[in-house]
Amino acid sequence: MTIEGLLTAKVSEAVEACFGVKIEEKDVQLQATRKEFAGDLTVVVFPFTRLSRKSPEETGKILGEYLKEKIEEIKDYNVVKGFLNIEISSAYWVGVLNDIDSVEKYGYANEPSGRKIMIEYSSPNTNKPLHLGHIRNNLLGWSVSEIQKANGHDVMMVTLVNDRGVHICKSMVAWQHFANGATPESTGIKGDHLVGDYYVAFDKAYKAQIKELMEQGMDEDSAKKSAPIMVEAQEMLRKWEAGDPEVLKLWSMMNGWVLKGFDESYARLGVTFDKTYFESQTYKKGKDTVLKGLADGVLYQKESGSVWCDLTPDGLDHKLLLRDDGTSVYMTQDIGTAQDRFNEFNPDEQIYVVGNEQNYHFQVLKLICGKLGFDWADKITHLSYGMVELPEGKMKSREGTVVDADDLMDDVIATARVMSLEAGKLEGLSEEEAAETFRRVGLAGLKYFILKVDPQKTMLFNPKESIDFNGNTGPFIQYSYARIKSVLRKVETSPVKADINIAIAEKEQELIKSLAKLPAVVKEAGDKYSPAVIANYAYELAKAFNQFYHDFPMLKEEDENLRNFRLLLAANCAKALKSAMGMLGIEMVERM
RNA sequence: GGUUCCGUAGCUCAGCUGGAUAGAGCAACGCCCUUCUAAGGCGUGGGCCGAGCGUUCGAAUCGCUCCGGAAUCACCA
Repeated sequence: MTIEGLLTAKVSEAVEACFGVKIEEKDVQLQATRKEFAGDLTVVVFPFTRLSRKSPEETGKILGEYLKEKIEEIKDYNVVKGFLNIEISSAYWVGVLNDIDSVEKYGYANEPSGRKIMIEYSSPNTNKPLHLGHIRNNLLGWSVSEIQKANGHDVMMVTLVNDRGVHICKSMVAWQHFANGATPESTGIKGDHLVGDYYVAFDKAYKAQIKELMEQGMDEDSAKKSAPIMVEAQEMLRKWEAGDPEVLKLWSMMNGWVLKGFDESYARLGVTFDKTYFESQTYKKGKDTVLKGLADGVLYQKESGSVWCDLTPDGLDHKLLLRDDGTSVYMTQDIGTAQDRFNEFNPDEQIYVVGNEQNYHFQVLKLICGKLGFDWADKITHLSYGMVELPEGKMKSREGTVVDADDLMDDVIATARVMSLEAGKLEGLSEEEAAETFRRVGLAGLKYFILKVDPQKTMLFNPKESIDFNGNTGPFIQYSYARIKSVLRKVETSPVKADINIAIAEKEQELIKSLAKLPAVVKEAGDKYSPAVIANYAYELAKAFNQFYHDFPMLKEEDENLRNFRLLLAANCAKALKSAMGMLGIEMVERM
């Protein structure tokens, strides 16, 4: 049992014993003592003054005396205003350190929870390469998965590749017109980028045609509809749906290029999936369910034939589910795939990592699934995240103001190289080892920068300034870790369990307290689906370690017990940092 | 107009299930490398926590009303 748990229980016992009123344990407010006061944990006694009918100070003293008597780990207590500050003995904290040392992977639940979670993330379109927005999605999806695993849950990561539709046909049409048979092999261009180039080429040609038609006197709407290249793309989609062999051949060739490109980007980013769904295989799903809902009277049909769900009782609008021609829309597909997934895997929770521009979609998805009678509707969670904006505003792929994922990774790694060489680091490493270090450090900068922000918030990404290596950054945390490893390399044997009777300084005790927080932090991050909680913790710990490192020599300490204790403390900081950063998908380096 | 989200230092962000004097980093200005890695440490300056009202012993945190910003409300996905 943790000291917090023990204290909470004893406080509620004390209130009953001293004031004769029974209270719930959750009514006990326990918090870390502010550093300007003596003590480790603080009980807020204001709520009890009503029961004690005494002043806050008096009430605190009565409780403090009782607790000191009953709990041997309590060294002393003091009362400031309505706050009962409790000092825990050093021996207890040394014991905590030894406990942390004895577990293999600190921060990870040691028992499976039995809870099964399916998480869908990434879900790219196969018409253009990944950009900064996808990076936030991928990092969040991966990290949230790791955090859920750390909480003991059984996690399955999936992605749904958006590989069909008129937007896919656009690149195909443009490729036919302008590419002269160019392939990734013939051009040396990465497949997703090559296809993306033709997506842009389509838009350019389309705009030119609209302009031309308007100059001939056509109004804008008509011009948009009758531009030849658009007509061609729509015709191609019809052929695709009809199974035209030539179109399918071109489609699978170009999709193959893109998917190969994505695989490279995913590998560099360090994300994976347990299962990949393709929209081309799922886009018809959900239609039967919707028709059944229509038959059951949950949905209704308009005269023109389209099928709708009336959500006005829920304060929303009417939602289309089948078009006049009977084809599925996005919502219909999502109902179908959700149904399939719950049937096949029966997860306790299905998380969708999708940008906040789709909040409405998922709100509606849950509602409709509930109306259709699926009991798993409330197991759907939309992990909504904010857009990534650039200093010059929003990213617009058609205007070329996107930050490309591959370029960005190249940049951060190149920056890491320059910074490392400038600082004269990495002497004595082979070229390969150095390159691996640059890669890890650069990606740490990028990943940490994105993950440290609360997912819900719109974030600003300044490519020039944001990949910083000082302060609250990924490389700073890696650096703290590398320092610990450096010290540990210089001792002959690993530190053993610390002597419980050792006299430790306040700062050392602070550091152990920080260390001890990790499991609670992992739980909180899991509950909130927020890697930012982990990131901010890792920073706090790294910072606390650096202060410790600065003030407390380890190798030069003459007292053998003290030296051992400090080395053990450092080693376990390294362990905690590695766990925390691992949950963010950030790899540590032994020297930098 | 409806719904949802955001607003904290010059900038980027923590803190939000109510608690003590609101915290970091960056940027600026000082100090500290013959001492385990200076990608570091220490210090200085910088805040009507968007505004108001309410609940409370106590509000950045909870509620209501405004103001400002974003997203969305397609027979697109």
